[in-house]
Amino acid sequence: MSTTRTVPTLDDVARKAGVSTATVSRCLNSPERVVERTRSRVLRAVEELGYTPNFGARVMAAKRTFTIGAIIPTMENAIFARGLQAFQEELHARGYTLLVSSTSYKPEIEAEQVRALVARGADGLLLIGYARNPDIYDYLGQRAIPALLAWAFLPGAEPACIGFDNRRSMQALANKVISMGHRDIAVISGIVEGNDRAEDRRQGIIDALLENGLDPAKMRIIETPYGIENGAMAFDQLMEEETRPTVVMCGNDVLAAGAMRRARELGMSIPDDISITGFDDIELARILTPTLTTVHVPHREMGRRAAAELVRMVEQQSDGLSEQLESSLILRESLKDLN
Amino acid sequence: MSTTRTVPTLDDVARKAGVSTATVSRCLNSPERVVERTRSRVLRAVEELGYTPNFGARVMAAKRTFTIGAIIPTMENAIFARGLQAFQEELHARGYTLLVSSTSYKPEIEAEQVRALVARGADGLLLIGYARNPDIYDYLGQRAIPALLAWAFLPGAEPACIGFDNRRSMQALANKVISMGHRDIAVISGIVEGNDRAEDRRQGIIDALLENGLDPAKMRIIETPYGIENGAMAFDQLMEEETRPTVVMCGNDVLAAGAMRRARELGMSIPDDISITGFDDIELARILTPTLTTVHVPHREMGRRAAAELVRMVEQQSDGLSEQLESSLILRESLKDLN
DNA sequence: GAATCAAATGTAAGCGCTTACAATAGAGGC
DNA sequence: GCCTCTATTGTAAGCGCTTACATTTGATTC
Repeated sequence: MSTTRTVPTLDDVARKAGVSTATVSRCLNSPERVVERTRSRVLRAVEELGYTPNFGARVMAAKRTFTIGAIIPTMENAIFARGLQAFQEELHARGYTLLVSSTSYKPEIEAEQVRALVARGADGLLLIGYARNPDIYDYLGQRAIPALLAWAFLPGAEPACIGFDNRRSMQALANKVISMGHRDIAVISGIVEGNDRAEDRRQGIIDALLENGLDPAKMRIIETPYGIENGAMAFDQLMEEETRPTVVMCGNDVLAAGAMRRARELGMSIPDDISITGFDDIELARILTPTLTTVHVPHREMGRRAAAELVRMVEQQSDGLSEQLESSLILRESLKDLN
Repeated sequence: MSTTRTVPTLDDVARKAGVSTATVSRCLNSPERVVERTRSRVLRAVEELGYTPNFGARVMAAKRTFTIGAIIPTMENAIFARGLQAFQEELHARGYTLLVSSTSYKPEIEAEQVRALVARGADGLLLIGYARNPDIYDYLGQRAIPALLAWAFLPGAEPACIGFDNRRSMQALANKVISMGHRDIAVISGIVEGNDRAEDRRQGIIDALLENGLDPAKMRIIETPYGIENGAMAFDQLMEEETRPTVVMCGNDVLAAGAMRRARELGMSIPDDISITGFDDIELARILTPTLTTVHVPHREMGRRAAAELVRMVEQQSDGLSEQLESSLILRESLKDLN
């Protein structure tokens, strides 16, 4: 363990390998421009010295940080954790590093987070959903920092987005529910304010109702923050009503898990006494008893593609190409066919 | 909105305010060293020009990025997602930003990730557990980059660590299991190679066995990667044995969830036919049917404290102070008292 | 073997900021 | 009014890297 006092620089490597600093730099950044013999000599010197490029100097000279920022509501939500993990892996494979910030579902602090990440040198930004203050886009546009939206899909949206159509996906599930004979539908929705995903999912249910000649006004909707406990409390509220629904459609699997737990605590049997559906298809859905009917969303695929596209944008090989991914209905035990 | 073509620099501000660049810099970084009259003139110029300091230049000159890196196995594991979320929140509150990288449980690629984060200018690093190639510490030491270990606790360890004692925690659970009359204990462990947490938990069970005069050699141990499906398959293997255990102790809640699912699929009733325990106490544990007996670990608290300590280390207010957090037994339905 | 040309390498000019040190201004003492 | 001392501001030297441009090397052709 010969702990050298000073950190080696490009100059040290160049001297050791007997070449110029330019050649060392090229070995590291565009190795194909250096002949094999020289390159291996330089790389050996790099190895022996334990050289790592100085970040600041590199950024200053190259005007790039090879860093991409992501602002999500929270990593504690499995759908974001999963997508972000795939996003990070793909980024890493392409030589980029992930800078993470979170809003805790408070859209009003997103602008500050954007500035913070930009101030830390993010070359590009991943944002969730499309509902936000347009000033943010102005700010990014002025600084020519590419942004990409994920977890939502809106045709022709600007900036580009990679995701799925929350509204149609939920509509498809609701149609299925209705086709199974359910007429009294109650909804446990996530907070809609500043969250286009929650809003779209709710609208999808209404779309299905209208499509089937049912009256959305009669549908009971409870809006509650993310969390198992909140799902349970919302279920309680629904059960206080005069007429009980035959099915409770939840805005996500976690709320559904809470609702299921409370149903069980109230001595109700699922799906015989009441059906419950979720959205997202996180691992939980297959483990719950009974297993949960939900909408599968390709979170990992989304994260991976978002990373690939954002890197292309940062490297100016793309102006931002939107991409729609397919979600799919997953029918499991928690939804009963009344026919 | 007059989108200036070129981004203004310190020089532009200095010229506009009729002062030197040094004065502008001082206005921004140590305003008390500039007389009020001058300062307000400079700040006005900053405002009018919409000046934002250049990240790279600032980093190069100041040798600080206000960025902290974390390398975890994967964000898809809820325990890391939760701890990391708290870590990020605390970091943000202290003016730092989080850089994330992951190993996918492949300890051999950790060294590369460390270099990548250092190359991106991380001022400090959060690492999981203490088992790793010591070269990594040499490398960080040479660059004077503080590191802190989390999710494990080893008294007197270097670098400092913030976490809990996996071995004693599991030992406590195993003692409880034994005190409830269980003698045939089987274990579904995570991969031990390069993972001190998994190793320690396994050892904790052995400790308890010895403490109670039982023979560890008779205990069946299946080692499997993280994942519900793997937990299910491991359970299958255990059930193929001649003598069935009365309890299956799992290295974490996710493996336990897989085991429980398979038990149900095999028509076994938990805990009457077999007891199952987990470790971590993620949300899942309270939702499973039956609810899961496990060990609660204060992940959020750990993340928060790790962030606070790491910032202190980066700011040279601490040399790294280890801190042990308490875990606790959570007795739920999945463990049967045979007495 | 000279001429030509492409490939490989070297030279050196910044990139925009911080800060040690130098210069200047202003206040106070005599 | 002159000197001293301190508070304020200015000067300019890097920080370590990338890259445009210049130079050298070496293969190919005639």
